[in-house]
Amino acid sequence: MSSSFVKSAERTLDVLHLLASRLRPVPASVVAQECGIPRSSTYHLLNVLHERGWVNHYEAEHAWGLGVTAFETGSAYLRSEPLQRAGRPLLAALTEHTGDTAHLAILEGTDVLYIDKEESRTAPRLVTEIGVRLPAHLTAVGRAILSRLSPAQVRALYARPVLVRRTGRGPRNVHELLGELAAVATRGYAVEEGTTTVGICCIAAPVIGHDGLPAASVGITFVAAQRQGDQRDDAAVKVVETANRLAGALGPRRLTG
Amino acid sequence: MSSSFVKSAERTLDVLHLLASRLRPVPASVVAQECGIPRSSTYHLLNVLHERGWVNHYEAEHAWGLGVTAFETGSAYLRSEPLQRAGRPLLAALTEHTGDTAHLAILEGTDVLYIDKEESRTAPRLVTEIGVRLPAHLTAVGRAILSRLSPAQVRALYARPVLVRRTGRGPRNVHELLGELAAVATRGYAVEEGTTTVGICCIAAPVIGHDGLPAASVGITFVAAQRQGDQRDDAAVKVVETANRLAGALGPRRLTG
DNA sequence: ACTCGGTGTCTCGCATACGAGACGGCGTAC
DNA sequence: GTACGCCGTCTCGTATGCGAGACACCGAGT
Repeated sequence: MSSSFVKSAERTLDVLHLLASRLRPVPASVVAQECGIPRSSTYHLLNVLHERGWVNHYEAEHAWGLGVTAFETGSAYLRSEPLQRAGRPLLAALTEHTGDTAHLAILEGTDVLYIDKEESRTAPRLVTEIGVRLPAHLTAVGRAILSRLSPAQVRALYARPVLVRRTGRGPRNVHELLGELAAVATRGYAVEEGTTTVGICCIAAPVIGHDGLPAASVGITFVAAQRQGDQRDDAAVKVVETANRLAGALGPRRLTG
Repeated sequence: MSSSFVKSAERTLDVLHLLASRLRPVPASVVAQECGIPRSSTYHLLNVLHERGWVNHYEAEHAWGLGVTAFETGSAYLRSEPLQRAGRPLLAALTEHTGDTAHLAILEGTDVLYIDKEESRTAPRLVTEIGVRLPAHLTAVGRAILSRLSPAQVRALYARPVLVRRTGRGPRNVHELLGELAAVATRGYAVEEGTTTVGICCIAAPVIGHDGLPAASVGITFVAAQRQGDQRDDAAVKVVETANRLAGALGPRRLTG
């Protein structure tokens, strides 16, 4: 929480951010100006970054750009499974508060992949396991993610406009799916009842990365008959909150970008 | 060149490097110890990194891992086209010294993609243009790259063991290709004569990233009849030098990783 | 030749960023 | 309960990292 202050560290990150935001390498003078760093300090800093491969120095064009080390470090991000890690305690809390099994899922192609779950104590073994893949359009978690893509993106995703069904319910084609997604988008969360498994209901909300794209979604699953009307609304609020909290945990603490 | 010294900047990079090198988030105490940073300074630093999303703080497990900003920044690396940028002046110098057209190429699947070129002044318009794709096994640039993959990797790359030919020369199958690649590996550079275009010869050397993998390759092209024996050897030395210099320009200046 | 504007290097004195250390909280062992 | 270990926060005096500024270089313009 406490806003610490470490000048050179901040400058380091500022420089990297600047270089990342320009698609072409920039001269040192621009770095100094844009980041508000004195000339000589800028060179001190660039040299350190250069030494370690975080920036490249293109002597011919007197310009500085990002280096491989930045790339390598960035690639390591995914290996730490940040979604699962940040999500796990939040899923646990969600299950705690609703009593239901909670899921974390991501989109892969037109499927959702369940990447984490917290079991309900009262009604275990409902549907999915970690690692399971289901058609996105049939699941609440899937629709929650799709609802934050543009219709054009959704259409591009579905090469064939006819959609599979499992229970005789659910959208038959991309057009129907888009209708449903629009409703999800305005409502803020997705509800699915009986399109995955008869008698089972899911509520899910998207986790929006600070780039504006849906990175994942959080959902809960319960026996449809056991939860109606207001009870579902209350649960939905908690699901949305959890999704937003997860989004918050993943982005930067402050809003500069 | 001059080894500048900016303590907090170096620490920042040390921390990021540490987090990237561990596949799991680590406690602050480990960061402090491994990077040799005093306890309180470590927190100062982690807070700054956290504020900007460069690291995530997983409170539940009291551990710190890389954040999305690291990922986003790393992704921007490729946008700056570092190979072309660092390569261009080196290609120009190579053409200057050999008189031949010089190319920079990368591997995409089983093809090579030519991403930059410097035209010979004496014998222009020999073969390829930027953006052209050719089967890797027929070109010197391709073989140079493949020669630095393991035989297993090469086999995995080629789903079908039968290879296309263009001029009635060149390896007929993966087995023959592997034989040729072994020769290339020991020689240090690849030579191709007449497998791409009759009468044309290419010499190429791989650009080895500091992760040990071939990132690209540098090659020259000339009319086969105009350059024999010693002349080719001399040119090959220059090609290898250029490739190594390019590798050097892309990696970190110092050897710690 | 001479200036001008832009790079990149290097030094050294002084403002200030850092770190010792104290504090509070939380979990775990016994 | 009590003691211990580890985590994260905060303060304040002082060792030291940083930045003004001088220097060298280079290419372009006149």
